[in-house]
Amino acid sequence: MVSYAELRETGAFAPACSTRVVLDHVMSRWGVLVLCTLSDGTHRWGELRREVEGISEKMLASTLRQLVADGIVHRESLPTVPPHVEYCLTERGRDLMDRMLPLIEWIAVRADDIVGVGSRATPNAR
Amino acid sequence: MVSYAELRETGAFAPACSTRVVLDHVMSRWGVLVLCTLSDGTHRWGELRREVEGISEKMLASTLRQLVADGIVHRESLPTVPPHVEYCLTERGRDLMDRMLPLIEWIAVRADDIVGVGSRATPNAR
DNA sequence: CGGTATCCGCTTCGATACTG
DNA sequence: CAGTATCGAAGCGGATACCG
Repeated sequence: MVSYAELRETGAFAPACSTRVVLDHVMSRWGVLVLCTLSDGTHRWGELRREVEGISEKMLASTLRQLVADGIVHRESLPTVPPHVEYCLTERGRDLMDRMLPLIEWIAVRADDIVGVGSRATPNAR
Repeated sequence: MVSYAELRETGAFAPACSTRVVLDHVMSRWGVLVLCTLSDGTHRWGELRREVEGISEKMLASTLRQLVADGIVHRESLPTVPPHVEYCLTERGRDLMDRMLPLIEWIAVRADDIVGVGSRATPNAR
């Protein structure tokens, strides 16, 4: 069994360590949204661009490149004309999303209450 | 039961929605690290500054202000001289961290493998 | 001790145009 | 269709100084 406290002892959260690097990739503004979309299954570039509302081509490209390099997302380029490229989670990516989705869903369900706390919202959930 | 797909249908991830706002607060570079530290229990300002290695006073201040406003962190200012201020998770915050810690631990354990996948990394810090 | 205020560099990001 | 290249604007974040 591994706890946060134990990991911290070993320096797993030091300033330039790999944990922080992965955290930055995976918990980034767009990284989270792309990963959530891919947790539904395989998607093409154009689908991702449409489904992750607001993302620019530049950010989609760099986010995907990062996640592919990290072995979290798999890129499959079919040799057709016109090009056809698909993205899906690797097994590691599915493992990751098994842990992330409960968190995302918890946040999504309570988000309205949370941002409303300081501004008079509906009474508290929970 | 709530799934990501269902939430998405309802617009829970639209461009300027509260879900994205909370996501940005909670999954931010420093937000994650501050929350992990507070998951150990109550900490003073100075302790947080030391334990979250690399954070500046400005970022610690703004991160804490954000999390307090979101009702995730509780701030307790003792009326002593010199001042003594403590931060801890609220019940909502503990709920959140119950979901986030498994994710963080998964990442921390595998981080070295992940960043090494594409680049054959330099040996680990620590 | 526990912050806030100000300045400012430097990365990040988005928009647009272009390419295989 | 699936990207890359370039550029300008925005804001993140650090350093410093100062206040309650």
